[in-house]
Amino acid sequence: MTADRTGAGDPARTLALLWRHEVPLPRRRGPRPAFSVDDVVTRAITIADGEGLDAVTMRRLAGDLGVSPMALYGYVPGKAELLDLMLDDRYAAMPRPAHGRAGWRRRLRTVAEANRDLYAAHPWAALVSTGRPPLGPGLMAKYEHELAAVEGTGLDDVEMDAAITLIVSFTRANALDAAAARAALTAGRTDAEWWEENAPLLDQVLDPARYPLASRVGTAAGEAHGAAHDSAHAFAFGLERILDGIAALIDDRRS
Amino acid sequence: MTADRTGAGDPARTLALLWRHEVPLPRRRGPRPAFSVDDVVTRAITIADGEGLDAVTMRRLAGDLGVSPMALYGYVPGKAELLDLMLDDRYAAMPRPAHGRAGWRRRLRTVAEANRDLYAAHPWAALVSTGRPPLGPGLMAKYEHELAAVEGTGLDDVEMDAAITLIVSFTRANALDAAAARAALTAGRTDAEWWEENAPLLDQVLDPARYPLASRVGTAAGEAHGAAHDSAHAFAFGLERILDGIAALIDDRRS
DNA sequence: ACAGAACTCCGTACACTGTACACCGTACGG
DNA sequence: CCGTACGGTGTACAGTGTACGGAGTTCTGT
Repeated sequence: MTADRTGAGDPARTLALLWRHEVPLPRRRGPRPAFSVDDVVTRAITIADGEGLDAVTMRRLAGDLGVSPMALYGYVPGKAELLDLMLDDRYAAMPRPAHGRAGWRRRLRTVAEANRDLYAAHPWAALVSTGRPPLGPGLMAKYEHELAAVEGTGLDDVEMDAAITLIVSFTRANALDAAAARAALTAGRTDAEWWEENAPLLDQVLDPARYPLASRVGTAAGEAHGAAHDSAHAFAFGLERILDGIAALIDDRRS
Repeated sequence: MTADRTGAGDPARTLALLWRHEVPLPRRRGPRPAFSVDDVVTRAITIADGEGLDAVTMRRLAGDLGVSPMALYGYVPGKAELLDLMLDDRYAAMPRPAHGRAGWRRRLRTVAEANRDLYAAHPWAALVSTGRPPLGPGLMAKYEHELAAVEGTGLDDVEMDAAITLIVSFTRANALDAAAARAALTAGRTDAEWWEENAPLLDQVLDPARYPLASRVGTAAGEAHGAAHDSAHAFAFGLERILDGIAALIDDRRS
């Protein structure tokens, strides 16, 4: 479910669509459209927020808008482009508080948490593929704001980009894991039920003599988190390590 | 395209399937099966390796095996389980060289590179969803071997698990980015063509006065890598930062 | 004012997907 | 030797994204 390909139609059309607020399309002939591209996008987001990305189908979306499925193709070149528009819309809506006098570490933590919150509010956002990301106003504003967090740290431009990419990519990966785990829970039994149900075979097969470390560490981690995987803990742990790693780089550049 | 849900059928059946080599199924009546579960799995892997995960459909796989689509359901409960089996098979085949006397940093780097190589050889592996991962012999052996890389560093069990999870999750995220970027390239024009084609609108809209940092850093990074995103560089950079971050933690535990 | 072009929207249809169901023939256990 | 469990098949269904042709509406050029 990770995703969908983008770039079906004319890429210029997609770009124009992304920047539709800054560069409005010229007046057109024919009947007035029943609604706007924004209506389509926000409706799709509402569906995705409430029922997951799988619920966003062209038929369903058209139905919600009171229109036939094919009518959507007058607003949007295809589904992939719609997903890009949805994502850029949410990027645009992210908070971008002034960094003020906070140090780079606090700034970067804030950036990571803003991304985490985005995925918490819109889990589908982590699932939208971003090879050749949607170069819209939302992404630009987000990138600009995030770069400001490491401006003036002594990192060069390439390192600044790499650092931000690392933080953002880590956060998305964490959100993907969390979404997958949640989906597995919803679909099947609860975590505890699952382990109990499969205990007979697992006991037979997960021989502690054969997998000593995995047994010891796995049970320790499971007991500490109350579940096999705790993505909130993984986020906190990973972010702290990454920040420490960036700190080492910054110290190196300054010495 | 990230993924597919798992756990359609009886979870015990899936587990038994994963461990089919250690706990063989009892002899059965009726006609001899035309092939084995392994045949199905390796055939599916061949298709995925050569033509991508999308090419792995039940009909296509059945065709390659010379059998009707529904026949597969005698070997495997459903497609989601098939994907789990494919993934665990590749996990099982990963190299697990003895860590020897190498320090933890070299060990962890080796672990990360082994994961990177897995995804390089089988890009589809990054796309298979792993919420509630396939608890098969491949994953267990992989986890056991990877934990050994941080054994004896002074980290406690929970930290060991978190450190390995961070490395593995980072590497998978990097592979996902790389796969998405590659798909975008294959599907559309090349990167340079794309930028040229969209230059008119981009020039109009990517105002350096409005996005000063993004413009400066973005072009610097683009020129340094020869492309908008270079996942090999992102891997090297991210891994180094994460290792430095783990080093800080280990130093802290030892003092 | 009017012809034609440009546009929105609809119904139908196609090629796919995973898989449920009923059925047929085979080969083993009693 | 027979009943039965099992492997494999064909058909069918509910979905998906979207291509195509047509009908109706509104603006533009004359």
